[in-house]
Amino acid sequence: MDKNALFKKFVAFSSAVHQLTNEMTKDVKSEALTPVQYKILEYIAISQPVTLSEISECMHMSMPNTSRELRKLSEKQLCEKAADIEDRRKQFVRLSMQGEAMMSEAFQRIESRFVDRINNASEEDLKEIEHALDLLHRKVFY
Amino acid sequence: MDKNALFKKFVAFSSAVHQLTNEMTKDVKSEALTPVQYKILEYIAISQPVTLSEISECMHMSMPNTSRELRKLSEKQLCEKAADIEDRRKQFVRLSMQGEAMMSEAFQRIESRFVDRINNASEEDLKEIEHALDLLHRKVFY
DNA sequence: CCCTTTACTTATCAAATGACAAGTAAAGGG
DNA sequence: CCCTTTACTTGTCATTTGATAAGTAAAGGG
Repeated sequence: MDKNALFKKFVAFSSAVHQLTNEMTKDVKSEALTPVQYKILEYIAISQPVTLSEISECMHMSMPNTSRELRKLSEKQLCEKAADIEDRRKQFVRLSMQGEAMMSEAFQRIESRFVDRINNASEEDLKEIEHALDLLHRKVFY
Repeated sequence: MDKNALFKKFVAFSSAVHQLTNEMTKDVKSEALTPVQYKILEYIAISQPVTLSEISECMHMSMPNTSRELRKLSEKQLCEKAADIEDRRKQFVRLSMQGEAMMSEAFQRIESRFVDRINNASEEDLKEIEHALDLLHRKVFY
């Protein structure tokens, strides 16, 4: 198969994913958060509990900057740090109750936009979409 | 079908796409560019010719800021503006020769990472991947 | 115990980005 | 022609983000 053609589809597709997710997450974040802070909360929400190092690596930001942003989020009472019992150098980060509430509200708004978008799809379509999501997640975006 | 479950897959998938594309585009941009400038060039490369307003809308940045970044890119000789003949208020933006060269090098590095990634996929897999990309692009990420 | 490594923190500085006010010049409608 | 709108520019300022140096405290190996 022509891998260059497939690459072009991959690029166009990835670009479409970025545009759509930008669109859908627009205006869902509280005014009190900077973009980076929202991204971090989103990551914590999906992957908690996570360590600072994991956040740092995944967000491509340095440990000092990660530490600073996390301190700000803690000060805003949106997340909590707790030292690992096994290795007390590690800090496990989780959303606080307030953080959970905020993120669950954000996700609900995103979900309703998502549901609007697939509303006109048939049951058949939905099956295909689910299958395609699974397949690409396994074979390309793992 | 359970749309909430589908939404969760959508979130996990989108997050995986973001992580992978971050990973693959890491270190491909020239030192001389800021992240935003690289993103703009990428967008121009894929969609040229584009107007300033289109860039502004798609990148979610204000016209003044878009104008400023575009001036910087022009000064770096990476893109060129030309007034529309029909409507001389509009500026069509394209990559310059240097800009094309830079972006084509960047895309080649991304492509080789992409090819590495799908190298172990069978001909059958590739067909499925292509089909899934097309399907999701049409039905979800349009 | 000491030494090194790991995980994270604090402080500081420069650069990038975002937001806004005020402008120009062309288009288009009455 | 005038007035309004559109597309873009210029200038300025505050905030966010990135980068780096220098720390602390726990873990772990010899």
